[in-house]
Amino acid sequence: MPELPEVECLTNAVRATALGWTVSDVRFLRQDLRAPIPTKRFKALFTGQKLSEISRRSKYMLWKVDGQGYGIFHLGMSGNFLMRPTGEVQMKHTHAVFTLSRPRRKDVYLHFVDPRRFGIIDCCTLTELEDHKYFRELGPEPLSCENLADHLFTRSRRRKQPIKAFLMDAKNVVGVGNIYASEALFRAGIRPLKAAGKVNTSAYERLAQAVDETLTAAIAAGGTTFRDFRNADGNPGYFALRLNVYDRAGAACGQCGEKIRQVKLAGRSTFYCRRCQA
DNA sequence: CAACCCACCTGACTGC
DNA sequence: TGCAGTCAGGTGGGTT
Repeated sequence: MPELPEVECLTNAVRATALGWTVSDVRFLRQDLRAPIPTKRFKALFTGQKLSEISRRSKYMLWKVDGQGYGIFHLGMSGNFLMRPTGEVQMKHTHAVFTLSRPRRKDVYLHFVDPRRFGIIDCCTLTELEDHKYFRELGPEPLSCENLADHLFTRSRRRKQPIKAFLMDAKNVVGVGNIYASEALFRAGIRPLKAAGKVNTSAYERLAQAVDETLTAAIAAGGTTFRDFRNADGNPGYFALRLNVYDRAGAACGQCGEKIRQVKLAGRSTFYCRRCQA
């Protein structure tokens, strides 16, 4: 259930529960997701160790053990962590169960669930992280980048790729998935099909601003979704976020009343308003 | 290199 | 009720 805002909210929820707790048991119910899970290495790294940091980079969640290394989690299209009072497997597509312990407290169980299995569970040492193949080519974080507009403008010169595909490429900027790409481009008034290299500086200023606002609003919305995370069935959805164009083909644009268009772009459904986006 | 296409999976939904 | 076809929030790898 993951673009950047969902991973951010889930990371915050996991941190609130797991930080400072000891991973007393690691159980894998299969050996591979999108890639093989280094099950032995993961267990050796985490079993009996205290979680010292829970963070997000791009759409990855990281669990740190001081002096040891990181657990790396990606949720793919359908992944999620569920917090449960039992380690008993309750869902069909549960692939890993982590037992968290703390003195004089009841154990808590984190269930990694992912029906489509596009997710990733991996681990590495502290020094391996920055050169890890999933991380070494990543672009900047959109919510903490000093000057995203300049960065995108510079990188996009002479590129004929549609701006939407350019925006969704994590080498340029991380975390903007298919929904928020359409939403941010609407907010910035830029057509998704326009060549990235033809988008000018002022349009990139608007786009950087739009990405920030869209992701920030979604995080706020996701926060409400995840508030009762411990009891929830783990199905966040997007109900709290008002989408302007995504999945609204044929409906009236909220700004001008024009019919929202849908096109396929680089294999992904793309939504925009012909009148509001030049 | 840049741009595209595909595969990897299950499940939900549509139309016959 | 069933069955085939389509689509889904991601991304790495292979091909032009």
